[in-house]
Amino acid sequence: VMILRSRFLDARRKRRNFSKQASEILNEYFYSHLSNPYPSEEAKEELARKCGITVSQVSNWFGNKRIRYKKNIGKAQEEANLYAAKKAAGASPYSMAGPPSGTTTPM
Amino acid sequence: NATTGVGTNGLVIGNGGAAAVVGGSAVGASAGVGLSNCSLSSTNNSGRTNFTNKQLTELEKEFHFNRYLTRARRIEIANTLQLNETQVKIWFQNRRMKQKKRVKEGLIPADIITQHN
DNA sequence: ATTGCCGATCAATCATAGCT
DNA sequence: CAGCTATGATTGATCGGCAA
Repeated sequence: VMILRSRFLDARRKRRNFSKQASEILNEYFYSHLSNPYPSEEAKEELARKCGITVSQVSNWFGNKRIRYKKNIGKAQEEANLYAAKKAAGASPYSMAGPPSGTTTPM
Repeated sequence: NATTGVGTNGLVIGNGGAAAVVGGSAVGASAGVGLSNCSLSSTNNSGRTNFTNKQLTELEKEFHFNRYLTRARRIEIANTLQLNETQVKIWFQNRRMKQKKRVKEGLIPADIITQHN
């Protein structure tokens, strides 16, 4: 912790939350690809462009999202699921990656 | 679906939570670590090793000297820093990836010597 | 067959942003 | 303003694939 605020140099951690729209795009992709939430390099680049962030940030986002999604299954996560179901209806060009149904609990 | 199995879906749910065998120099955990200049590293409850500043400083220094290690050099460093050869090897791999990432992001490639491609 | 590296990911943690 | 949660970033270590 105090192990020397050498992290002092990691001032880059002065993060700024992504825009509401960016989060919208990322979540939309994530939930519409729950069966395989691992965007390809190309997909990441496209998401990065649309969100106005870097590819690394897209990777970080998915990394955090996947882990945090797992640590919740059963909570508001399912609620956030209807997020995609609703959105995917007519707003995104993303393929529904048709996860039949039980997409809420990838066990 | 067994331990660490990947279901039909993408996310790996179960986790065979095996304990990592960090042979090197596991030292009594954090506790009253009020200082920042320990000589030995400590391992987390989860097995993740917490390198000390000294170790990181040395590794960093070595990295700038050479981005890649020779077996001999690796052994020497591992010995000096009280770490496994594997830990040193892994640190260098991760460090190289970090460097690559920085260059990619257009940020400080730092040293430019022996920088091919 | 063995070993190192790469690229991607995991998993835990750090530090701050931001809401209550 | 304090306190707590949400979230982006960092990093030691793992996994599959590939090359020497």
